[in-house]
Amino acid sequence: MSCGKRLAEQLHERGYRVTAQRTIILETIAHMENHISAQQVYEGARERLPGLNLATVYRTVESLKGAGMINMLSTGGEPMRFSLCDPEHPHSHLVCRECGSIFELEAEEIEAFARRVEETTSFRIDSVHLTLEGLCQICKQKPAAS
Amino acid sequence: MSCGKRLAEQLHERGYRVTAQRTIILETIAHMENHISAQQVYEGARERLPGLNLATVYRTVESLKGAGMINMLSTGGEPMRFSLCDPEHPHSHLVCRECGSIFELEAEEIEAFARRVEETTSFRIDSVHLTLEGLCQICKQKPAAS
DNA sequence: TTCGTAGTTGCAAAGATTTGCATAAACTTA
DNA sequence: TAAGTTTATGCAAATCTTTGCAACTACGAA
Repeated sequence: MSCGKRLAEQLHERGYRVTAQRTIILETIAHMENHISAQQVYEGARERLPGLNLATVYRTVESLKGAGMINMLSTGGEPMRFSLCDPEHPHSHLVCRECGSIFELEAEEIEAFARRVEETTSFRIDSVHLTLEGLCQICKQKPAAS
Repeated sequence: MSCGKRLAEQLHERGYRVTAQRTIILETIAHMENHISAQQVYEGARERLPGLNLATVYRTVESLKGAGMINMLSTGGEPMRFSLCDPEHPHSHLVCRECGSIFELEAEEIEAFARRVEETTSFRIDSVHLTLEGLCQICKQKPAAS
């Protein structure tokens, strides 16, 4: 089955309507190596769906996040960026505030943490948004910039 | 020593310049019970400093975050909100996506997690931004809305 | 296959946040 | 305390994101 079709099926299973816009936006995000901004999604997806509107991109990524199909990443100051969730390989982000590089972090321990929080608070946790900021191995060896 | 003076001193110790804007913005955030939006900070602080500009509020909270003096909280869709860091009592947030209520979460375990990440990745972690979303005890008992 | 309902989209406008630049203020040093 | 350097501020404009509303479309039921 094609990548787009499988994604559309997942969307449907989770109770979301499958539209051309959603399918194409999802494929656009899926085919990107790195995290991609709303503007980039818009430009990429519009090549295949010229009438697409930027507001639709924003509403769609919000839905896709609700469906647990994409990750959102916000690094200080810069616009939000998105990437496809890989259910086999959940992760959180490690952002270097000096050089901006992004590392991914396995989330098993965060999952375990979330389950523990559920027990102590009676919350039902749906999504864990974790971003760690700091200095990467290279930048932390340089003298402080300021 | 007054609250504002103590905060200004902390700011100075961390290498940031102490200006009237920063002091008043910091006090405005400190005197709020709950998390407060940029607009609210602006309105509150402007009563004491009429010439204050909204852009300054945004730049200031960015600096204050860099200084580790405030927490930022983003709940899906809504504008960013801020609160004073309490070093005796670090915390992360638990947001109910149904009723919007916010709970605070002790962060000892997150701290421990961050230290472990430092060991495995050679990163130096400065800030941990964690927001957990889900359903609170009350909302999870209601039937699904959609 | 057709119909009805509820969820989606496009558009335009509003709201939130960031940025460039000239001016002003804070802090260091003498 | 005055001068010089560096950083912060205000303003206006740009950018990013959300929202209201009318038209449209997906999809379950008939």
